[in-house]
Amino acid sequence: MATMQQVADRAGVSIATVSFVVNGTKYVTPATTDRVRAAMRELKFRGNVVARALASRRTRIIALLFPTTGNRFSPTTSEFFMSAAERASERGHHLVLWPVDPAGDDLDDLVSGGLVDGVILMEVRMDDPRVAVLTDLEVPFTLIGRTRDSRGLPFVDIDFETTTVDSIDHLCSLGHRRFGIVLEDLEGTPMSGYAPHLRVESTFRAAIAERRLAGTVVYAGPGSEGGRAAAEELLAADPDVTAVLLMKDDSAGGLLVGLFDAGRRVPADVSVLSLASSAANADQHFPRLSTMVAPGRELGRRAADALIDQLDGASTELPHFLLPCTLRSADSTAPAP
Amino acid sequence: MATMQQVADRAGVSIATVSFVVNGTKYVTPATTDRVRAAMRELKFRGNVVARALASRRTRIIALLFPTTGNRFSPTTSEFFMSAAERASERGHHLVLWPVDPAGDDLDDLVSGGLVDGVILMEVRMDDPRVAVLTDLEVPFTLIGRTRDSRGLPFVDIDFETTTVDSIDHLCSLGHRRFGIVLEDLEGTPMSGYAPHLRVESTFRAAIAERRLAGTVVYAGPGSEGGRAAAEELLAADPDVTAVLLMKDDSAGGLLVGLFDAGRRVPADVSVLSLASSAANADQHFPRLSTMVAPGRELGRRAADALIDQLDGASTELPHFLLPCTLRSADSTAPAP
DNA sequence: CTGAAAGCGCTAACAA
DNA sequence: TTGTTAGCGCTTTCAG
Repeated sequence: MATMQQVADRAGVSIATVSFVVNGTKYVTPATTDRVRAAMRELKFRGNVVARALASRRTRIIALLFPTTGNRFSPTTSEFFMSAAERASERGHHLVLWPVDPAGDDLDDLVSGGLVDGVILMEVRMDDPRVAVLTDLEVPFTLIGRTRDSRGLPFVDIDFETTTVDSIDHLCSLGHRRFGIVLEDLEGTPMSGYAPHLRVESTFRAAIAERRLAGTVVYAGPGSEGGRAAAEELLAADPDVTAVLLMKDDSAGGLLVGLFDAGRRVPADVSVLSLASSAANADQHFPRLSTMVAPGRELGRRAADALIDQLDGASTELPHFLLPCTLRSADSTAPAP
Repeated sequence: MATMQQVADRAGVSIATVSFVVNGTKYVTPATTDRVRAAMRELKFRGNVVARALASRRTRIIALLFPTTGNRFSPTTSEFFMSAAERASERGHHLVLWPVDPAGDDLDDLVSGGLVDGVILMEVRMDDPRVAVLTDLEVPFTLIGRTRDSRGLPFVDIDFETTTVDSIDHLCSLGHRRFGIVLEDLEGTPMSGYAPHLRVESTFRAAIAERRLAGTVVYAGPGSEGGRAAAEELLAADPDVTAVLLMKDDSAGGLLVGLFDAGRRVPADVSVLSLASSAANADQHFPRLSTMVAPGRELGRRAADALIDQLDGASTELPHFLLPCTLRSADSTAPAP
């Protein structure tokens, strides 16, 4: 609990000098520097983050906003978080996960008074109200995800369009012509308008039409039950379907069982490919689920970099970073890169 | 960005008066209150959290410490987080998830300078180094979990002992006499000494011995593969095993497949009971996995309450709150209470 | 190269 | 009931 003044007294210098050595703000002779350092050590000086923040208008804390409601904490989400935190720490910042109302209502008292230097948004919806709030709060921010039109916004995101097309093309090259896709219906929930699902769905429809393939879209309810029902619905709509894309981790097990019960072998009769999921998730199934693995860690890192660059004024242009998922087949044992 | 002084000027009162109406610290006549409120509205006054913190030595922020390494973010973890955050918010505090080194090394610069009023620890190990650090940092804290001896510490935790005994007794009452348990081996990882696994294991061994039952302990590797291997190992050690406890969510699918492949039907031949897991997790399997559901939300709430009581000085005695998991059978459709 | 001093925006005695 | 004012602990000109 030692204050800077106490350190100054002990070292026989002024408080300003202590501040200079603590922050490296100005040159101080090695001799005095040593005296100050010694005093700091003896007094176990830690520095008061709050006082520093008030005086300097910087806390070196950045907040990763997590919607308080209607949300799962998927492995990919947790990769974002961990990897962004790691990167922020490397660059001398703290990253905390901050639960906020998805509407962005309680966002102002977080940001006002400069408790955090900047903000990263995740779980972004097509028309996310939080970006407007942050914009007129004039706090620097970056998205993990994209709104409907994010040309003017700094973002990093999974390239869902490429991922979806790649998935279809990959399966096509294996000879598949009749596709299905299992999605989650978020309509009416707080996460309605969640961008990833909408992007995957529209890309799927467009790509299927363009290639003149068969494509059935079904929406699954929660959990394994939802997956089973989806399998039934899918097979009812197209009994000859051979390739199924899945954008709903918690229904994977049920989907597999549903297909099995309907006499389809996976992958002999039907191929299942999980989209934008994680390796850990894929490994929970047996045999392992083929997966387009989301580049969670890379994106977390990039998001932290983008925001911190912005804070440092180091960046001149808006970061617009898109990365597709990478295929990890059930039969390959190589870890995702 | 309006300051309190500006509001005071606009309302024709002193800054103290504004402070009083903002904080409700003192009685102010309705008339002046209204004038102040109006001024605040017109100037979009938000209040500077940092300045307030410096002056009052309270930030009303509490940190939930999450180990940066070797950690999954399980559904139960996420229930802790969400529900603690919710409760904190109800009581006028913010709860943020703060990633820190499991050794507690970077903990001081978080806490020093009063950036956070208090701290909740999760993922507690038997001899968690973080409690020593927090203790001599003199910051109020509460555990979700318990160290080896936590009589002197405020904590809330799952009652793993009761949960384990209840599980065995339940299965006994169904006629089972030959048990197995699948655990994770954390030895050598950063989470070595993780309390839940150790408590469950020792309680299992003791209860089995006491009841003169057969009990085989196996440690599973990661994911589905680990579960399959565990099934094989278990059946090799005791081919007549009929009841399996599972303390490792990510291997559940593999375990089921492993049992199936070895000719055991679940639940006809072998009962599987997942310990301290979540309903959502159980629902990912088909048929749904019988589960001792962890009281995640309740514990999160309690932890927040315990800490905030401590901060408010409202509490006189150490909170020691233990709650067992509750059984949710595969065949019941009633949600866990 | 180091020190003096004026804030940063707000809280909380103490006065009036 | 409201105002005055002295800090909270640190940063940052500006002098010396």
